[in-house]
Amino acid sequence: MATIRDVAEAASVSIATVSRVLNKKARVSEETARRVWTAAAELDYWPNEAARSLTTNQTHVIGVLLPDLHGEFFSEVIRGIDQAARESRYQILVSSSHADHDEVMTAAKSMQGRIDGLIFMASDNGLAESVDRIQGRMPLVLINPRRIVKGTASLRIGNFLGAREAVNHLLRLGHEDIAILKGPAGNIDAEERLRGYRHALAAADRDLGASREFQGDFLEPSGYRAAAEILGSRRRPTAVFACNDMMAIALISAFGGAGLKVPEDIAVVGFDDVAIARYIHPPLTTVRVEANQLGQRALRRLLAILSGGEAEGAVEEVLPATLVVRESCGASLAGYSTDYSRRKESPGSMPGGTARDSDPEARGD
Amino acid sequence: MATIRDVAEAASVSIATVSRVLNKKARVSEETARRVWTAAAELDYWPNEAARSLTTNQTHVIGVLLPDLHGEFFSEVIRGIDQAARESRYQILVSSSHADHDEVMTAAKSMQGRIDGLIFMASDNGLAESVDRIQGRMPLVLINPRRIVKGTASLRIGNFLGAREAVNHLLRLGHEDIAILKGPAGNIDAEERLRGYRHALAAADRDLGASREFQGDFLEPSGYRAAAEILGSRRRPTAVFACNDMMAIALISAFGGAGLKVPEDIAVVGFDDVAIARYIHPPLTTVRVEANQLGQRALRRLLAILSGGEAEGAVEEVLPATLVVRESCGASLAGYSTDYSRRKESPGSMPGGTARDSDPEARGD
DNA sequence: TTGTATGCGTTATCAT
DNA sequence: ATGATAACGCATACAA
Repeated sequence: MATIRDVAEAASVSIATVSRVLNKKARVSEETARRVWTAAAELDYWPNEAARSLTTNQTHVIGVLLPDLHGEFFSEVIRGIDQAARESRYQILVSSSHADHDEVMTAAKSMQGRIDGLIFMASDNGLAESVDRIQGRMPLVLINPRRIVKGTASLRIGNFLGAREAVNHLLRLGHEDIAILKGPAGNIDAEERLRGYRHALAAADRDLGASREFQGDFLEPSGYRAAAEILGSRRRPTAVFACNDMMAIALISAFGGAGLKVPEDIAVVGFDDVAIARYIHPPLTTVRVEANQLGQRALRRLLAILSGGEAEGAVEEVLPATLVVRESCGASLAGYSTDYSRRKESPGSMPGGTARDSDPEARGD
Repeated sequence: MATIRDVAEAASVSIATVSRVLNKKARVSEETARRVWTAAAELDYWPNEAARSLTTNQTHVIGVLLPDLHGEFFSEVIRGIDQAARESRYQILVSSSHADHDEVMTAAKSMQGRIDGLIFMASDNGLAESVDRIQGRMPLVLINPRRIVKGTASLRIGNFLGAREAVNHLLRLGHEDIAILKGPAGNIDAEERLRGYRHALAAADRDLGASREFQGDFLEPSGYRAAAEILGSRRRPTAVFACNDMMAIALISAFGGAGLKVPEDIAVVGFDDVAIARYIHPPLTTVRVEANQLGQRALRRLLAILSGGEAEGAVEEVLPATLVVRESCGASLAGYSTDYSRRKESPGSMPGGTARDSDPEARGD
């Protein structure tokens, strides 16, 4: 492959001049510039970006560290990051599926020198240590961290308020016996949604008997298993809050298979608002999470830090999770039930948490 | 940040020795090695990988160029690539959403020097030129190329056979009037699936009147629009082959909304076998595409080329698309209808194309 | 306006 | 076994 030296030789100039022309950094005579451009084209010269970033100290690449790419949520986050990156002509260096601290560290280390900053999704337990070790080496933005790290920017979903709103919706509809299908233990999203569920019930003076809490893991099969449990319990709940849509969809399918009608016999509400939520039967009432937005904002936040204009305050950002009423709870508010257009419901006209409700959304409430 | 020089100084050795110790490349005395390790730990030294790759000429990073990350198919491909990459301690540099040739080239150029090879998904038209210009600069693997490029490895989906099998399934069930809901024009997958549909009908001496072909774009709303068209046509088809699952799901939902029963009144078959295909009502009969496998294999293929052990022959690989019979066509073969476990059906026991049917799968048949 | 020379942080080739 | 030192490919401060 041709190097800058080859181009210089072909254009009969020094490598410094070639660099100047290609980067448009300094004034070069029309004539020599032309010679350089044609020589570069002739040789099909592509600058070596690794060498480039060695001197300039910047790469135009953002690192992305994720626990796993599985599920629509993660892929939407990545997509959001990538979209925002493209707008600013950045690329993303991705590494995912990291189970423990050591794996995260080796991944982060092998990004050293090839990224300008890092977006780190440390939603599971035990990754706080990784954050501490990365922190300070490079600009860092956290997505869904378990705890706030002083001085580190972070973005997260308003899980608590969203879950609370979903359960409140069921309560308003008159449900007295509301079960929850939980997410995997140790997962911060699952925990926050559980907390929202409990909070809503407690506020309504409802019983918090453990028998109304069923264990799931965010995957469809656990929804099926839970459905069997729920149907087998002596006092069948009249409504179930599933901690994500995939489990909710499995529930509905299983209930249907058992001869139960949703929402007449049992109501189901989900969480996430995945793409197919509105296309299943009945259309799923759920809590919308803007995963794509989460990714976009995380990247823009990082870019803001890179340009040095990052304010110290308000380092934590909460993206609202808003209730989307469809038909799986039997309350088809006028105007929503027939809306099949994707992502078009006006969020402003809907009840639900917003980023401004910062107090109740605080962790460890 | 500490450099190799700082470590050398702290350990009272030369930078050469530090490099030797850290890379375990040459024999170093036990004593000095220990000193180097502790110094490196003390200073929390992370080697600059950009500088490293400048001399070693390899990065342990694979570039991934995609048209867009949208949809489950793309995200599964990426996930497959990433999974396989992780196994070999590689990372992936991603850039997506490239509309035209110029965008692809700038993206590829800014990867120069920071990747060992490139996986390029050039499924849309007009990207052949990009391939030619990248080809030769770096090891390259194509996913779903529109045409075969001599000497370039490529992987693709057996769209033709998969579609043909889906339509044959409908024919075997006795359907006489089978419509197709097409994918976006210019998309190679859509075109191949259409070709399979036409081929199956022609082989069965069926009429190929254009009125039985409805235009879609792989997105849900187009499924809804098509449903209205289909219901409005004077002779309603008894079955519809939708070119992907999202449109099939929208069809089923719309048909249900119009009072039609699937499969009793109208049969629907999809393509992709997305995660929720088995959870909708009725469970969707579809053609399974192993997007994840496609990604994994693409990466392994690239790694094989990198290690130099790539045979010249058999540069094109076709991944089979296999029919998965559920209930949306009314033919619930024993053993399949109640299978809710994810990705567990044995592919061997199912009809459908395989990679060995290389002849009929050939393009431009 | 252009060229020379130094440095970026490594690895690798020589010596010693 | 270890230490100088020359690349790697580029950007840039300084000279001319």
